[in-house]
Amino acid sequence: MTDLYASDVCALARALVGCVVRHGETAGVIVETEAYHESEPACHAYVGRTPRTLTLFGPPGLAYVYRSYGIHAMLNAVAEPDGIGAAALIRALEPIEGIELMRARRGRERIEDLCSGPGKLTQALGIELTHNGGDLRDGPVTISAGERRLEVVSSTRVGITRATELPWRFSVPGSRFVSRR
DNA sequence: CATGGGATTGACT
DNA sequence: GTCAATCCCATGC
Repeated sequence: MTDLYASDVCALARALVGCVVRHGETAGVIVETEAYHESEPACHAYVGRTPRTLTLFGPPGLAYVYRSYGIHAMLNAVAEPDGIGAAALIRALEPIEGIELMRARRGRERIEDLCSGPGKLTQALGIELTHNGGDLRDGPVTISAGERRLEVVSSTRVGITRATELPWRFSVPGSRFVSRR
C-alpha cells in the first residue's frame, strides 16, 4: 500500500478497488473509484496550488477531503510523488462493519443506499472536512488491503464537465453497491 | 469585496 | 424527467 500511493494515480485508483476504508466503528470495501491528475482540467489541481488544493500536492497517502455543492464531503487518496497534484476519488463502498450506525447517520435502511455514492459514503462513515490532510495509513480514517480479489473494469468518469473522455473510472462490474444515476 | 460554480443527493412532477 | 439545497473558495473588479 505504501508504495502504491506514490505511483501513477490511475494505477492507484484501480488498486484501491477491493481495499477497505475504515473510520471508527464503520468500514466498507471500495467498489468504485476515479482518478484525477493535475494535467487534466477536471482535476482541482489543474489550476495550480491554492489553499484548497494544497493537500493534493502534498505527499502521497494523505486524505484529501473537500466540500462539494456546499453539502457533501468527498474523500480522495492523494497519489503520485510529493509536489504533483493527483488523487483517487473514493466513489462507493460495500458496507461491511457498523451498518446500524451507517443507517442512523444516513437515515436510510436499504444497505445499497448507505455508501453508493461519494457524498453518501462520507456521511455513512462520519468523514468530515476536518479529516483533510490526515494520513490514510495512521488514521483516524484509514485504507488497508482487502481480503477479496475483485474484478475491475474502467469507464468514463461521471459528474464532470471537462475531460469527460478519459476512461479513469474504475468499478466492480455488476456490483449493487456502485453509484448509479 | 462580490459573484458564481461545482468530482451530489433526494424530493418532487 | 426537473430542481433546490448550501458553502468553500477561485476568480475578477
